[in-house]
Amino acid sequence: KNIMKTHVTNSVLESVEDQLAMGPLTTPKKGREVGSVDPWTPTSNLKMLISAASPDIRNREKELCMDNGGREGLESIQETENGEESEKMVSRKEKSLGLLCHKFLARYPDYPDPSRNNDICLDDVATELNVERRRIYDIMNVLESLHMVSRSAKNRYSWHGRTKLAQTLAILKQVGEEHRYSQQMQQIRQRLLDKEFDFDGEEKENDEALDLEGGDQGQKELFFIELPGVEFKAASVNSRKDKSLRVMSQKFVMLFLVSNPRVVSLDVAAKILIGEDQVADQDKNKFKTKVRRLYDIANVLRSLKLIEKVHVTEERGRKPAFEWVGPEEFPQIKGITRSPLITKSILTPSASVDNCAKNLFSSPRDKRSFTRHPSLIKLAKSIQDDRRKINSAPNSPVRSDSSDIPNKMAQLAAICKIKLDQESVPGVNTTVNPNSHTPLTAQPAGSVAYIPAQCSPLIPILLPHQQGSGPYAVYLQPSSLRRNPLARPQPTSLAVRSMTFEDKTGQSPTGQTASMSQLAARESDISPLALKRQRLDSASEKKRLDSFILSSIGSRPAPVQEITPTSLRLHRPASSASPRTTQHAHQLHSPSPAILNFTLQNLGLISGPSPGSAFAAPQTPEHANVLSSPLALPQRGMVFIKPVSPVPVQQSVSPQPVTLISVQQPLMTTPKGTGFQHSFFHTPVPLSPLTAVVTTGGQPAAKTVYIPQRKLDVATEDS
DNA sequence: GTGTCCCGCCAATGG
DNA sequence: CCATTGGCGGGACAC
Repeated sequence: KNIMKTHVTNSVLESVEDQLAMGPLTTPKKGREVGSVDPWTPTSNLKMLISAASPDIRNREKELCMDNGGREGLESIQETENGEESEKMVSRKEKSLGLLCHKFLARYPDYPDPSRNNDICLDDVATELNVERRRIYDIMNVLESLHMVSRSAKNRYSWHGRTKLAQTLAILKQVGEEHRYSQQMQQIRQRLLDKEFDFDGEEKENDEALDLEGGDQGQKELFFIELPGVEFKAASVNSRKDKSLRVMSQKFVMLFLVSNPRVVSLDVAAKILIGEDQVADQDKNKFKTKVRRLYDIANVLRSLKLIEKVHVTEERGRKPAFEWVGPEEFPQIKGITRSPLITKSILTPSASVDNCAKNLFSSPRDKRSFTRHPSLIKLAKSIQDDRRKINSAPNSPVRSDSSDIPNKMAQLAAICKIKLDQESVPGVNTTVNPNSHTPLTAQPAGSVAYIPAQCSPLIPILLPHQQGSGPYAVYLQPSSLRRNPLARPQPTSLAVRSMTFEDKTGQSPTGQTASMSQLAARESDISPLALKRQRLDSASEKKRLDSFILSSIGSRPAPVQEITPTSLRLHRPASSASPRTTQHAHQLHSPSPAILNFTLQNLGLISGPSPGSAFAAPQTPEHANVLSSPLALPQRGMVFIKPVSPVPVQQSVSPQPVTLISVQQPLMTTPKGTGFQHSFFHTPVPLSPLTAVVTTGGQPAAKTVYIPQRKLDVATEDS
């Protein structure tokens, strides 16, 4: 402290000199100027002076810290972005954890020479960086969570740099998946959204805590993941308290690695992290504290260039979030091949051999550390069971415990995802379902999760933004669970409706409509996909459309009957003048540039309309509820998009046909009569209404189609 | 007003 | 008992 104070004093003096010399440069921010006798204590004056001195300190600091292996030029530090003048950079920012971390990192190479001494002495560092130890701990904790350092002894840490980063991330990702973080985030997002719209504020607390934690959440374990080599050196065996920044940091990272658009908003993250330890008191303070911590973590992750600050814009306005910008590809986790295994090792320290992850702590209330929590055992087991079923008995009915469905579904979904991951990762030996054609399983209750192994790679929509001509279809999966033909071996047997985007000029084919209606009518009998294929494709479509997740999760009677959305032709929002011509010949017209643009926009390739316009006034009474209340819209589920055409996206000149297949989730209320309850989105996505002409049973009518405004959670699993 | 997050008190822990 | 560690949250600062 003394040292610091001394330093400060010097700085102040220097700064004063500077000020005299070059006034404006060191302009403190607002308010009290140097000489002012403000109401504050001398301390505040000191602070102020310090901030005035900051620039100076910074510069000195800058020169002082460097060496580094060259890369990551520290200059790239995100000082103040563009134009910003250093003038503005003062006090607070000067001391930010992020900056401090940067300075710290600059002292060590990303990939240290193992033969050298990579010791880190906290005292030294603190002194040299001129900060309190406390702050160093913050940094060390998150670095430790990524295994970039490890505590070697009392005041000592060993520097590993990024040597083990990839491996660590791979593991974190795995574990994250194990914990169904993705699903959890989903839930929370949805919940937040629901809340926002439904009963603006109020009476949320209880409600939330209740179904948030009560719903599923099989596991609420806290653990710190270690790497085989790096683990528990010395004191690191802090067997207890785990809300530690380290654990939180790992979880935070997991969230990124697990979520699809690799963006995680603070509130969601905080909620998840909270939900894990203390279920009960979901009080506001806790949340606040969590968020504060997350900022700390985020700051160092940011200086590590693993994440970046972004904003998620939703109807409610923007909210802080972070996006993963770190590595996307991870090495296969050696030693560990199957997820359950990991789960096991995490929870069972005794299995020291493949113990790449270990539970260092016990939950707050449950003191017996190193014991697998019952719920986890259950989860792990159930997952394995599911997996087994999935792998072996394709069509065998599963689980009759309907009350457990949501839960299971989530798990199943998770499993499917994992499976998908595995399958899409080249080189991964998948022991799963060799004869990839067999559907994974079919849930009688309507919960179906199917992922054929040979499904063609899902490609994120990257439609060339240009006018083109080419079939453009969107397939939507019906939500009917009832009809889910267990008997049917192929998912294709599930009815799939299609929607054809047409050029507003390409007068629409009632013919098509007819056929589509027909199709819809018989959807339970025929494979629309097949049908579809036969018309649409001949030309290009070779891809197996059948290869997809066609699932409807949801145990209640599907409200599908009333909808017979058959085909619709989208028109430019403006020109709703709908020519109702038909041409049987081209069921699939290429969308006009305008429409295409619009579509692209809605698919998230272009920024969409302002939130305000997202929910325009209802065009027809029947949609009133839908339009006025986003809540009524189908907003969750997964949307997989893949080109129907084999044409490589990059080269394609024409818009790629895309296939949307969704997974409906339970508890969703879908508006009746819209005919679109089949389009669900993985994340609550703002939907934009698009005027379209829908022919239902022969009565063409203007309807509103909802299309996601932002980037969809396109299945990028493999891309 | 909301988002950020510095600062440092003080409780666990370690030795 | 003293030194390390590191939750935690008030409240200042930034935008």
